[in-house]
Amino acid sequence: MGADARNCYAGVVDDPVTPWRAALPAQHRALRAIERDMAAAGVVALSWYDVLLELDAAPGRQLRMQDLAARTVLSRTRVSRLVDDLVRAGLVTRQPDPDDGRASLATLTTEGRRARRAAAPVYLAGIQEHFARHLTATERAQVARALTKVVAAHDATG
Amino acid sequence: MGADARNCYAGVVDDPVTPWRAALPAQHRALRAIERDMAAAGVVALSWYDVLLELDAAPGRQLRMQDLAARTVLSRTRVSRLVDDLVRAGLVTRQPDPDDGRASLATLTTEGRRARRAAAPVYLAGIQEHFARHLTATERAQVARALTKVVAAHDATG
DNA sequence: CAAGATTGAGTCATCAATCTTA
DNA sequence: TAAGATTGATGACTCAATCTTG
Repeated sequence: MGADARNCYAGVVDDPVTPWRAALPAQHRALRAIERDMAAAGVVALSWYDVLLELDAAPGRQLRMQDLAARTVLSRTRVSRLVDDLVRAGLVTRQPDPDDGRASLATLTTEGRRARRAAAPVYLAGIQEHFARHLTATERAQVARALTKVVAAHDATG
Repeated sequence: MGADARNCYAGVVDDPVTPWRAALPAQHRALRAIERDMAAAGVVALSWYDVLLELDAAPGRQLRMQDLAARTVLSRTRVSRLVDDLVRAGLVTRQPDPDDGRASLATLTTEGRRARRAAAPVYLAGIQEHFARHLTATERAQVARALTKVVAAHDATG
């Protein structure tokens, strides 16, 4: 773990690059492993799960496309296409927003809830196995606190 | 920040899901912002930068495709295609490995080094602006330590 | 046969342009 | 005119299959 050209701050007391360059592979590898587990278990894909999860947590189990995008790591465009797929699979319905004719609402169906519940144990086990298990409770809390601040800062600036 | 259906562990003392679900948007948004900055500054894209960075840090400024993939968040397939592009741009050359006829080596060119150096300030400023700035020195060290452990665990298990 | 790398085909994700309504 | 959403075109990424060498 010696200093090398990959990081000109290596060994310096305060280093802005190392946490960033640790986060990249940590998240990427855990993500891929969780996705593999979910596919192997025959449950919905992670991107579907994220959408179903946010809808299940929303009031009336429905959200506008834009709000769905804001709550996930998906673009508005991607959400639009993902909801198409979910509607085709019967997990979600799409209705116009009665309060704003421009907006459209995605609503979770009973089958959508069932699909989310079926996937939940695989999802939680994947997070445990490929991410949380490798950290102490203190470290998990530290990571949660720090990265929540980063997200909050991005939300604030737009 | 109250408990809701999105996280059945919310409020519980030790929560494996919250740090994971904070890491996803934190990294995604910072990544996109850094990529935008690099594009706006007219320097190489982030994926190119990562490859150039690892080559510059390697002995002889060259690496086999597989080793390049292991040091980045890119698949072997993606590295193969990315190196094609870099060769076409004159930033890298590709030679067969003299020690193993199956392997091929990517080597950084002088122009490749120059491109990396030109991009470095934008890259570092982006990490600072969109990620590190929002954390204290202590938090940065905590994140680095924790996520490095996750990566090490993945390396160990294969 | 196993390992390293590349190619073909398909999916995922984004930008710019468009359509509709406020 | 601006906001919400969708569509078309394009590039990024991955899996499976293939080629080559150990």
